[in-house]
Formats: sequence, C-alpha cells, structure tokens
Amino acid sequence: MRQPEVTKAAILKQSGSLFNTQGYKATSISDITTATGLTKGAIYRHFKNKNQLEKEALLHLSQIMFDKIRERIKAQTTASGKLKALFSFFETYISNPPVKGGCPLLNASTEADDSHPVLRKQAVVILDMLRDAIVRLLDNGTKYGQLKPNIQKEYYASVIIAMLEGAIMMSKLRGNNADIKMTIQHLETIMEELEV
Amino acid sequence: MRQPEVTKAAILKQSGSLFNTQGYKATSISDITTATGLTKGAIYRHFKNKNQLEKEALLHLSQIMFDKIRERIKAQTTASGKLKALFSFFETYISNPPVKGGCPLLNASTEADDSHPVLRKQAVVILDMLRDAIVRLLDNGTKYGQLKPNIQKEYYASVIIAMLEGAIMMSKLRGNNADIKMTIQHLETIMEELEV
DNA sequence: CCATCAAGATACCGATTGGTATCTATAAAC
DNA sequence: GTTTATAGATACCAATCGGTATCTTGATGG
Repeated sequence: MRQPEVTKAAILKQSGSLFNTQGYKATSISDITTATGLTKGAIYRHFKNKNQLEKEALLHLSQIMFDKIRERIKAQTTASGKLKALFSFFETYISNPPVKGGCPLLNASTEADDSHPVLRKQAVVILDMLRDAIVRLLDNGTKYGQLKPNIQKEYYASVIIAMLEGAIMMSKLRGNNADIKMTIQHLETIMEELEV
Repeated sequence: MRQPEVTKAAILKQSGSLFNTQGYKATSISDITTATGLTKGAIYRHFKNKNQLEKEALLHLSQIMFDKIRERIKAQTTASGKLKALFSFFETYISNPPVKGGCPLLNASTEADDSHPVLRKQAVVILDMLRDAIVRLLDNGTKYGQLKPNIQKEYYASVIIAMLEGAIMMSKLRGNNADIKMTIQHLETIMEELEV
C-alpha cells in the first residue's frame, strides 16, 4: 500500500483546498495532517518546508483551473467562441467551483504580494500563463480573420483578466453571482465589438 | 500624557497598516505592540479581542480611502469628471498608495470570504458604500443631463469596481502600474460612451 | 527468505500565538 | 492634597506553531 506519488498527490490536493479556502498562513501543517489522515513525517518527506508545499499546492490548483479552461475552449472553433467559453467558465466559478475557495490566482496574489516572495513569484507565473493564453486567442482570431486586425492584444488581455478577477472577488464576498454575471455581460459586448 | 482616544487611534493606524500589508491572520498582537510601542495591556483595553481590532482597523482603512476619494471628487463639477477623478485615484494606488499594502477592500475580501465572518461582513459594508457612491454619481449625471438617460447604474457600478479591483491585484502583483493604466484607459472610453 | 532502503509514524523541540489576571501609575474630581 | 477610576505595564497561561530527530514499517531486489 506504499505509493509515494499517490501520497504526494493527496497532500497537494488537500492542502491546496485548505490554502485556497482558509488562506496559506492560516492553514497549519496540523490542518493538513488531519485532512489527509497522514502525519508530519509523511508531509515533510515530500516537501522540504511549508513554503515549498504552498508553492507546489498553488501550482497544482492552477493546473486544475487551466485543465478545465482548456477543456471548454477546445469545444469551440472560433476565437470569439473560445473567449466566451473562457468567460462562461468564470461565471460558474461561484455556483460550481472547480476548486473550493475562489480563484487561486486572486487568493495567492493578495496574500503574497507584500510578504511572501516565494508564493508571489509563483502567482506571477500563473498570471503570465493566463495572459499569454488570452493574447494567443486574440492573435489567432485576427490571423484567421475572425476578429478585427490591429487589436491591442495586451490591452484587452489586461482588461479581461482585471474584470474577471475583480468580479470573482465581488461575487465571492457577496455570496451570489450577480456581479460576475453583469461583468461577463459587459465582456461579451466588448467581444462583439472586436468581431469583424 | 494619558489620552485614550489618541492611543486607540494610534493602534488602529498601525495595526491597519500591518493588517493591510502582511494580512490579518499573519499579523500578531506582538507585531502591533512593537509597531506602536505599547503593550498588550493597552491594546486589550481598547479592543475586546483580535477579531474586533481587525474589524475596526478595516473600517479605519476604508475611511482613509473614502476621505481621499471624496476630496478628489469634490474638485470636479460634472458626473463624468467626478468618475474620472475616481479612476485616477485608483491609478495612484500603486505608485503613491494612501494606505500601504494595496486596496483594503480587496485584501480583506479575499482573506475573509470563506473563514472570517466578522471581517467579511465589514468588507461587504465597504463594498456597498463604494457601489452606492458610484450609483449616486451616475444618477446625478443623468439627472443633470450630463449622462445619457436610462443608464443601467448597478451594471456599470459592478463593472467599474470589478475592473479597478482586478487591476489593482494585477499591478500590485507585478509591481508596476501598466495593468491599472490600461484598465483605466478602458474605463474612460466607457465613460465617454455614457456622456450625452 | 532475507537484507535494504525509503515511506511514513511518533515524539519531541523552542518559539510564538491570543488571551487574561494582576499590578502600577497617572490624570481628574472633590 | 487626597481619593478614585482607569489607562497602560507586567507577568503569566495553555495551546499551537513550523520543524526535526528518531524509530517502525512495508515493498522490493537479490
């Protein structure tokens, strides 16, 4: 019954969920041992310290997120359709969250930006991945003549991410998805303006 | 030299700064005693427990924020000018922050939403105040014929707040104000569409 | 079937946590 | 000038923190 990879995956899954709901600092190693049924010995065998566990757990959370996004995007054929699929993914973030506790990028960013360089660096990487993905979608849209040429891609990527993350904060705080719905409605009108 | 109100104000100021940069959970009472030069006895005389101190400190932070916003808004005469003044206030949030550690609403929201009901409730109140202020600005704009009639005020308030908060997260994480600048540029084009 | 080595459990460490009980000192009231 | 109330200091508490050293257990290669 000894499967180190399975154990490590279980630690990442449980700790990721706890970090994303309670916060990184607020989640203790003891919280993770009770959640996993393992002991400190098992955890510190796979991760050299808590910082490293936090970093890997955040990466794991973002991978879950990106997998779900990719899945939805692949089902669409046009750039505009793919972007709208991305928006609708975020709309389900409140009612049917892929990971408990809201957006891992938002949570890690706000907790880490001033006091946790390791976590912050990992969050920057994730933000870059998200931005690059959106830029690529826009770029393909213009390349295949689905979107207007000369679109300021970085500009729209910033606007889209800002709106989605800000809306998640609002809806998460209020406990309903009214804000995220309105925000996505606006993002969809932006998209229509970009279509040829 | 005994001035309880002054002492309480100093505790709120210092603890607010610490909570907003390090996080609420990550800031200990000891951190606050060293920052203020006071002792635990002084702090627990003015606040019955840490939760209460956190709540009042968040309110104090938001008051600083709203005071600065009001100041800028008063200098403008039109609804559109007042809203643009609000945007430009958030643009200075990174380079010249009125409170260290980014937006108190964003920070408290993401930390509290799943695990800290007291702080969360206070954050909801602040979000409501911000939203109401924007709705009122839009309402006055239509009333005085400066903005188009039949504007969906709640819709635009949501969009504006989402964009500002999301942009602060991004710029704070990256350590530059490129994202917030682009986002505000977009908000200004939205405003121009709303003008008569 | 046994030796080996790593996976994981147990037990412990000093430091720090939020909180409290008690004491001292100071400013104001009379 | 003495009393009184309270602001604030000091000293302490059990619980918990992240981390480590050590031990036991289990799977595997020979």
